[in-house]
Amino acid sequence: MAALAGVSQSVVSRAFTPGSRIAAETREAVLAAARKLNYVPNSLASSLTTKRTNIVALILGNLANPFYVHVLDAFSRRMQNEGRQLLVFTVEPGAESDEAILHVLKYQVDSVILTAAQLSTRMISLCHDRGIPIVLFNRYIPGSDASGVRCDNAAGGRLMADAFLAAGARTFAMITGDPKGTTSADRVRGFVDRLIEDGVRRQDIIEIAGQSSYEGAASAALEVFKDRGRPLPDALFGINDIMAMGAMDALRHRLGIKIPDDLMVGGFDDIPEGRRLPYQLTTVRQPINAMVDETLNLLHLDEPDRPIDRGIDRPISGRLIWRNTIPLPKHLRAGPIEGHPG
Amino acid sequence: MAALAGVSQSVVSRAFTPGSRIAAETREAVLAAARKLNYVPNSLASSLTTKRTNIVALILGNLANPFYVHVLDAFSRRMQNEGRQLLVFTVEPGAESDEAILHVLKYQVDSVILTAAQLSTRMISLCHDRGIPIVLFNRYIPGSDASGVRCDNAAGGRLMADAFLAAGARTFAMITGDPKGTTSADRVRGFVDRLIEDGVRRQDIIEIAGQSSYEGAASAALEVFKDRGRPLPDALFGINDIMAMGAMDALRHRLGIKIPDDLMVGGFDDIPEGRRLPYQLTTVRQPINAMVDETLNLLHLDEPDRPIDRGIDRPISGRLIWRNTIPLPKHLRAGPIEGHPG
DNA sequence: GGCCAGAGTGCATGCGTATTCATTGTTTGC
DNA sequence: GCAAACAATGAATACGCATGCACTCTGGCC
Repeated sequence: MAALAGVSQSVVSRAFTPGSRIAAETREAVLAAARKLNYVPNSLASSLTTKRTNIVALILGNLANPFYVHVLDAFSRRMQNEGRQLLVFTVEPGAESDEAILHVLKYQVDSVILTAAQLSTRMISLCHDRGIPIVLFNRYIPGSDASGVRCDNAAGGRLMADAFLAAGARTFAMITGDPKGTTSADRVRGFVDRLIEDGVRRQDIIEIAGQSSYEGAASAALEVFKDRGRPLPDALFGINDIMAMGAMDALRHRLGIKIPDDLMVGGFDDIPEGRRLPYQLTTVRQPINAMVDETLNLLHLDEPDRPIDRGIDRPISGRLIWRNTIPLPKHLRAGPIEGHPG
Repeated sequence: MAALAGVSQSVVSRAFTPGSRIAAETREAVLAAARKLNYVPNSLASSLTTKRTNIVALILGNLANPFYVHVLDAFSRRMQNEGRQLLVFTVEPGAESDEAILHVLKYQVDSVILTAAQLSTRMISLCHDRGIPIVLFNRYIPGSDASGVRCDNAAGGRLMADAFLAAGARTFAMITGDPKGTTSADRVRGFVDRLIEDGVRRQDIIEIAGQSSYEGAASAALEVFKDRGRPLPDALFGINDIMAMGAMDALRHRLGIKIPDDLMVGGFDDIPEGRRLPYQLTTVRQPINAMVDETLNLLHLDEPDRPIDRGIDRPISGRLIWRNTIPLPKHLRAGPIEGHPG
C-alpha cells in the first residue's frame, strides 16, 4: 500500500476519488508518490464497497458479420472514454446466451449489452434483481422485461421495398437469416407488407433461408438459382449487407448474373464493406452511433441507484442509401444523392 | 451471503472451489441451495485473496483489419473454454499502448495480450514487476523483455517472392503499412532480400506506403498508378490481405487493370475475406490457431507462480496458399493445390 | 476398549479499498 | 477574543471470499 507516502490509507483512497474531501496539495503529493512507486489503485477491491466495477459485459454472437465488429468498436471507444471497459463474451451464433449470463454475474459487471441471439426471461430477471441493467442491441424479446435499442427494422424493410418498386421491380426474392431473431423477421415483414400494398402477388415474393453469413447466403442463393432452378426475380433483398454481398458474389461470379441489369440487390446495415467498389451496395443504413448513444442512455451508467428501465423499446429510423445495385429512378436523379459515388 | 443454506461461509467457499476439503454431499447441498437462491460467487472478491481474476486483457489496435477480428474471436473462445474472459482495450491504430496499460493495471488482469502498435519498455517492466505476463501477438519490440508470438514474417515475405518469381515476374511493387511496426518491415525485408538474390534490380522494386487499411491501400495504389503516373509492374505485394484487397479493387475498378493478367497480386494473412470470389487472393497463411496456442503456452495461465518468461520470440512458419491472383507456374500444375478453387 | 489418523467443519483473519465517525487544526462571524 | 462552523485527516469498520488453524467426530487398529 502506498500509505508509505506519509499519509493514511484513507487519504490515498480520497486522492484517487474525485470530489472527495481532501486538500488539493495533499492529493498532489499522494499522486506524485503513487507515480514514483508505480502504484495503481485496485479497482476490483474498491468494487467491494462501491458495487461499481466499471466493467460492462458485451455479449457477441456473430463476429462474422462486420456489423457487429463495428458495434464492438463503437462501444469499446465510448466506454473507454468514460473510464469503463468491455468484458467480451462470445456466444455461438444462434445459441442461447443463458450460460454466458451466468459467467457475467461472476464478474459483477455494471451492466450488460446483448447483441446475440436469445435470452430467457429468467436470466433477465436474474440480472435485474441484482440491479444490473440489460440492453438488447438490435433485437427485442417480446413480452420480456429487458429494454432494447434497435433500428426500426420493419420501416427499413419498407424503405427497401420502396426503392425496388421505384426502380420498377415486380418480382422479388429475400434472403433471410436467423429465423429465431426478431431482426430478420421484422425486416421481412416491413418489406413484404409494402410490396403487397403495392399489389405485388405473394407468389412473386420468394424467401431463401440461409445461415446468417457471407458464405451462408452465397451457397443458399446459388442453390436456388443454379441450373435455372428458378427464374430470376427482378430484385433480391439481402436481410443484411454481408448476406447481400455473399449472394451478389455467388450469382455474379458463378452464374454470370449482372447487377443491377439482370438483378437488383438491396442490403441492410450499411457496413463500410458494402461501400467497396465490387459492391456499391444500395442499403438501409443502421445509425450505429445513434443506437450506441441510446444504449448508453438506457444503461444510465452514471446513476447506479436509478431504478432499472424495464421493457423500453427504442426503435431508431434507418435511412436508405442509394448506391449502384438498384438503378436510380429518373425522378430521383436531380441532385446529388448521399452515399452515391458518382 | 448464502450461508443461510445452513452452513458456514467457509463451507460455501469450499463448495465452489474444486479440490478443496469438503464432503461430496455437503457440496451438493450447498450448490443446490445456491441454485435456489440464484447465488453466484463474486469472483472479484475472491481475487483479493487468490490474486487471480481470470481476466485477460486484449489490447487491439486495428479492428478495421479482419485479421484481428479473427484473432479476437479465437482468443475469446479459447479463454471462455478455460473459464476466463477477455477485457478488451481499443487503441488508435499506430498509437502508443502505454496509456492502455495503465488502465489494464487497475483491473488486476492475469495477463496481457498485445496486438497493437508500440509499447514502451517501462510499461513492460511495470507489468512484469507485478507478475503479469505480456505476450506480443504478431509483433516484437527489439531489445525488450516482453515475449512474443508471431508469424515468421521475413520467411513469409520470401515465400511470396518465390511465388512471383516462379510466375515470371521481374518488376515489383509493395504496398506497405504501419512504418513503426516490425511486422510490415519484416515482410518487406524477406520479400526484397529474396528478389535481390534472384537478380532483380533495386529500382525494379518500388514501395507504396499507405494507411494500413483497405481504404488506405486503395487510395495509395490509385495515387501511384493513375494517369500512367508509373508503368505497371509485373507484381504487387500487399503487406497484408486487406490492403491487397483494397489495392486490387481500386486498380481493377478505377483503372481497368486485369488481375492477374496485367498485374499479379499477393497478400499476407489469409483472412477468410480474401478467399471470396472477387479476390481469390494468393497469400501467405498466418497459422492463427497455432499462434493462439503458442500465446497461451507462453502465458502459463495455469501456473501463476511460475517466473515470467522473458524475451522469448516464437516465430511460426506461414505457408503459401495459391489461389487466382498469381498464375500458377507450369511445374506446379500437377496435383491439386491447397486453397486453389479449381 | 482405548488410541490415533484423518475427514469434515467452523472460526478468525487478511486481501485493498470506501466510507463513517471522531478528532484535530483552521477560519469565520460578531 | 471567543464560539461556532468548517476543512482535513486518521482510526475503525465493512465489503465477499479464501485459507490456516483448531476443533469435533468417525472409523480403524491393536
